[in-house]
Amino acid sequence: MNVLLTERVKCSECPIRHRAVCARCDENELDILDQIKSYRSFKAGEAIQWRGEELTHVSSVVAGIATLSKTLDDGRMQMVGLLLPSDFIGRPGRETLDFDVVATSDVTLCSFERKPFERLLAETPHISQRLAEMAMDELDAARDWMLLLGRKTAREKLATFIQMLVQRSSIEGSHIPNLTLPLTREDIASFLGLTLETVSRQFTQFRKEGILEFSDRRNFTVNDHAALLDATGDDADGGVIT
Amino acid sequence: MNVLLTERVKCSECPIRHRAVCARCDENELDILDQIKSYRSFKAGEAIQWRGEELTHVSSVVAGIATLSKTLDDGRMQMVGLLLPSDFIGRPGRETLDFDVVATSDVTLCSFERKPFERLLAETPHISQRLAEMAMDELDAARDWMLLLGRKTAREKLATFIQMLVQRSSIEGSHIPNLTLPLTREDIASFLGLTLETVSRQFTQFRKEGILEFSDRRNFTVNDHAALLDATGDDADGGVIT
DNA sequence: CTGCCGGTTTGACACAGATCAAGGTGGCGC
DNA sequence: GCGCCACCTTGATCTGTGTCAAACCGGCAG
Repeated sequence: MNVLLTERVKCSECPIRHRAVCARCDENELDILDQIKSYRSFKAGEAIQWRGEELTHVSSVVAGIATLSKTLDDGRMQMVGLLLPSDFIGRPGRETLDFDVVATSDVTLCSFERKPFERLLAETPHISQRLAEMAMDELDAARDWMLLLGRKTAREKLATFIQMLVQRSSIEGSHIPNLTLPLTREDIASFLGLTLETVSRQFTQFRKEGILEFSDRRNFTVNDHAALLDATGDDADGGVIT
Repeated sequence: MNVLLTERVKCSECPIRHRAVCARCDENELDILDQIKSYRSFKAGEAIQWRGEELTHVSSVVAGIATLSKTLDDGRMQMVGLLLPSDFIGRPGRETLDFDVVATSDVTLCSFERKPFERLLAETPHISQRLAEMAMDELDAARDWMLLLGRKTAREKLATFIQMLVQRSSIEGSHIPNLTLPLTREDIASFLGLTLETVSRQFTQFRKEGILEFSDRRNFTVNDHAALLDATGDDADGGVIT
């Protein structure tokens, strides 16, 4: 097995304590989780779970990035989910998943055996409520993503993706406009429903227009945030009629 | 207001009793719901809820079809949800929705005021559990839809859509291969991320190939189901290696 | 019966993005 | 330090689908 064990962290000191599926749990409930959890680690590029494979565990991502993706017969691939720390993997009540889960960076999971977790879920409204909330958040994100996939141009798709990175980093840290791409060009293409060549060309275009400035292939800054926002195709603002 | 009142039906006799958000409720819980519910009706084409508008009610679709859709600045539109009887509208904990909800046929809703419903939700695990399950079902559907939008050709998109209709009708009734399109060409295009012209051309193509046979613009039969399945681009079967 | 109108079909053409192909770049093992 | 390999860039060309335009069909109001 490709499973490495990682040092145990108490739930109360866990970095994802307040955003994961356990976010609403009280001390007693955390104690129960603490007893049945285990950590699993995966190297960048490793599969965490294949489509159709029996789902023995459900997990929260503690650290790293994983992707959910679907593949057509002839190899065409579409990413359908991007998992960041605190996101949940697995569906209580189902024996399998209908997509592949792959570690994009090194990943650490906080895992529970599926059956005991399902029992706990039935008895612990704090967990099922949080799970419902997380599913609805993901559904909202999926609907934005559907608009992007169905109607946006390559330029708009990439601008939207970068804007997403900007927003996420400005939540976490201060307003440092220095960003790192968490995915390869190929993964970005899979995310956006494009080819890697088109992604590369659009990056070049943004660079030529002075909107982005790259220090190397993975790191860049946003020089013209207004232009970036404009390129996303989304409603620019909240009500200024021109 | 465009709200018509409809004759009251007891929850225990409700046609969507076993699939809607109330599916897991016991008699006592149904009594509570019965007291706070009201029916609202909308004519085909009417808006049920605009994006950003204050969400006063959450509802279950009792009868009819409604769509969820998102629009870009310049008018490009993408359907992001198709609501059939038993589906739920509204998000507990949010004051607004981020998409438009429109009645495609005449629609009857079973509605609850949002605030009281949220209180009930916090106290009634049977409701929150069912809501979570429904959100996760929708998420699964959204992920299939993302694969379609991002990677499938126009032909595959339309074949997949028709196959969806076939499956749904064969669940409900017997194996009658006589189907009715629940949407206009324009709505189908919005569903599939295409233009209405392309949808029309693909229908014509299927007709010319003898896969579909139309009695009029809205009604048809599937003459060659194997060819239809083949055209979806999905995994044809469960493991036969050729 | 006639004319209108929403929904649909069909055609001609344009173009965004896919595909195919050829390098370029940088990090890492030896 | 050399060479390999994964990742990325750029160019040339092709093609599926969008766009624009015209006409068709069927139902319904008058």
